[in-house]
Amino acid sequence: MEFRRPSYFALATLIDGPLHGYAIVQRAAELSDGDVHLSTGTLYALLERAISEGLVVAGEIYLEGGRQRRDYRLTDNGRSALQAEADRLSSAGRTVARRLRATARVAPR
Amino acid sequence: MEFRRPSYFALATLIDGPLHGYAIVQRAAELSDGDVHLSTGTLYALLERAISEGLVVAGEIYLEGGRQRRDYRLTDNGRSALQAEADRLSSAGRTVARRLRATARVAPR
DNA sequence: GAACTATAAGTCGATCAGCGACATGTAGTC
DNA sequence: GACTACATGTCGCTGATCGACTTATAGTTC
Repeated sequence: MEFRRPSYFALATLIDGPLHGYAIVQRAAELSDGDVHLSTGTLYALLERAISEGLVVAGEIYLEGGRQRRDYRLTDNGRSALQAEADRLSSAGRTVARRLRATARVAPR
Repeated sequence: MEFRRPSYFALATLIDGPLHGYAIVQRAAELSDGDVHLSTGTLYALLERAISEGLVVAGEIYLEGGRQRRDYRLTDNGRSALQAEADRLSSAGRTVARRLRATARVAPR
C-alpha cells in the first residue's frame, strides 16, 4: 500500500475516530500544518479506493442539525497501512537529511 | 516544490555528487531500501522537469569504457528543495506515528 | 560464434491520483 | 436577498509514474 500526501493525511484524520467528509478536509489541513488542501474531488475518490481496499468503512447517512452526513472509519488494516507509511516517510526523510548534513561542509555547492 | 517518492529519491542520489542516469536508478533503489525502482520512463521525464526547474544541470555526453554517458548534477536550489521535502516527510511521518501511538491503548480497533 | 546478461541512452502510450469547477441543498448572518 | 459556512457528491483535465519498446556496446557462457 502506498499513499500520496493527500490520501495519507486524509486517512490519518481518522486515527482519532470516525469523521465525515467535510471534517476530514478541515482536519487534514490542520494535521499537515496547512500543507494539504483536499479538494472534494480528491476526497471522495480516495475514500472509494480506501473502502474497496478495506482500509476504511463508510457509515450510514444521517442527519445532524438539518444536514446530511456520513461518517468514515479506519479499519485495523487501515491503521497498519498508515503505520507502515508513516515509517517509510520518516525513514525517507531521515535518510536524505543525514546525507545532506554529511555533505554540507565537504561540498557546499 | 513537491516530490513524489521516485523523484525524491532520484534527486537524493545526486547529493553525494553527479551521477549518470543508469547509476541514479541503481542508487535510488539502494537509498530507498529497495522501495523505489525507477523506470527509465520516469527517470528521464523527471530529469527534464528538474532541469527546467533549475534543480539539476545536465553535463555533456562522454564516453566511458566504450559506453555513452551523461552526468546530472544537483544545483543549490535542488539541494534546498530536497532539504525542504525531507523535513516535510519527517514531519508527516512523525505526526502520524505520534497519533497512532497515542490512540493505541485507548482504542485498539 | 550465438546467446545471454549487464551497462548505458532514450521514447511512447496507458494508467491513475489529484485538482478545480460545477451541481445541489440547508443553516445562519448581514 | 445576498453571502458565508456546512455538507454531499460528480466530472473532465493534467501530470507523474510505469511498463514495454528501441538502440548500442562489453563481457561471459555454452
